[in-house]
Amino acid sequence: MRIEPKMPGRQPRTRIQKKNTETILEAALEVFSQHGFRGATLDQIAKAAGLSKPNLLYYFPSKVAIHRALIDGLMKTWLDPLREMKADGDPVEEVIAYVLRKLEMAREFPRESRLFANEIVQGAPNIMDKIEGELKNLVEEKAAVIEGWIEQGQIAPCNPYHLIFSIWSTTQHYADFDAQIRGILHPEGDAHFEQARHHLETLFRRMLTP
Amino acid sequence: MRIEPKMPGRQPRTRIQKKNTETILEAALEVFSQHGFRGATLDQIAKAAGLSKPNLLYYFPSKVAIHRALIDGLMKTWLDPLREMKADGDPVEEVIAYVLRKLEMAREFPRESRLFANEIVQGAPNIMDKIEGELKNLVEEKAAVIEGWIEQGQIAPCNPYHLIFSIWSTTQHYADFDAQIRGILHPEGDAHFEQARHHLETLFRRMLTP
DNA sequence: AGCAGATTTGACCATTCGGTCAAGAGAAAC
DNA sequence: GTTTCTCTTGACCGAATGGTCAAATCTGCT
Repeated sequence: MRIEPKMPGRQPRTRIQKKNTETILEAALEVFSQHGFRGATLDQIAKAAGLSKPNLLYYFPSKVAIHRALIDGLMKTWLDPLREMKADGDPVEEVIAYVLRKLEMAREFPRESRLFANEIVQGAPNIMDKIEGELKNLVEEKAAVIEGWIEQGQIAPCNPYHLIFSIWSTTQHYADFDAQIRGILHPEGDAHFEQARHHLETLFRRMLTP
Repeated sequence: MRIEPKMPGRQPRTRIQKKNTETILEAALEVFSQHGFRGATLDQIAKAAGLSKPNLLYYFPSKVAIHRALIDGLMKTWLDPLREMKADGDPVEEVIAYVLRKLEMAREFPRESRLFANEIVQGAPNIMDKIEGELKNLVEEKAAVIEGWIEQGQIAPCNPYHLIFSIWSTTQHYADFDAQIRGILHPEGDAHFEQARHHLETLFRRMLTP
């Protein structure tokens, strides 16, 4: 006699569970990133996943649970590039490398970027706790590192927080505003990313070189 | 005998029509910018406007018509700061002035910024014609101006298109990602805009000064 | 005042949406 | 093969949503 919900515990137990939860999250990423939380429907996600709607709800208790699981799973990946920026090593090169990693993520994971963008533009109702926790802590830590570089004259003076904001905005722009950029440049595939790479490297190198 | 829809023609004829269409568009801006097109409901807009739902649909034939009217009315305002960037005058100062105008708009009209952001993140389904028309033309025109400045050695070499993208992204970031920024900085009111002003001026001045 | 057209809305409708349920189909342990 | 648990889904439900309509009210004009 079981009182527990149908899908046991938190982690997938069987091979089928593992496969289907992954399929659902992949489909949910596709749909949520394209239409936002409110604009996405369970039917769309179910169709994209090749499953029936009740079957989705066998693996996740609700629409918001799917969304939350997605964001939880993606948050780490999203913050890792900043984590990799180390206090040792050449300061300018560390920042530039961060910029390029972030740009690479915009190219490789545009759906993930748009998922967060959708969420934040609408006031971050479901991730404010993570922003004020994990993210804020990491940013403060790295801002302190940058501040240290400035004090030692290793990079030109600037506001570390706003520097980070500028890096986020310029790089994620290529994912979040992809439609606009393509409407203006009409690039073939990802051809414009090479230009973006060069442009952003120049921008931040000129900004930071003492 | 009238075959025309109830609300005659395109332009408001009476004082009441003028007042109510304005009230509706103001309310729609509030709601659409906060929830996106799909996430916004006619009931929300009606409530925000202080009108009944059928009354909205007396002035506008449908939800999409309200959205379209909003965007049409805002597009000009949105592009004007770039239009004001003139080929004569000091190049670096012209670009900096554009950056600061754009940042000022992010502070004064964050709802408008988020309205466009919502639309573009989701693939710009309703404004792609304007992006590929009006916007593209303007950008190409101004990119040529910047190119001219570079050839004359008045600003440091860079890709004019990507320079414009960087200006858009860094400035609009303060409106579109306001929730994230506030979650990290916890500023009092708009205090952080002064920092942003200084930061972006520095960023683009270092980028462009030959 | 009285008329014509403009404005407003309560009631209603069809569709869509998130979510439930009970019953059936599979897999696996014995 | 039987039992037990896992997995799947067609049918259904209540709420929300975009939109309609006819009737009622208001406004401006003569």
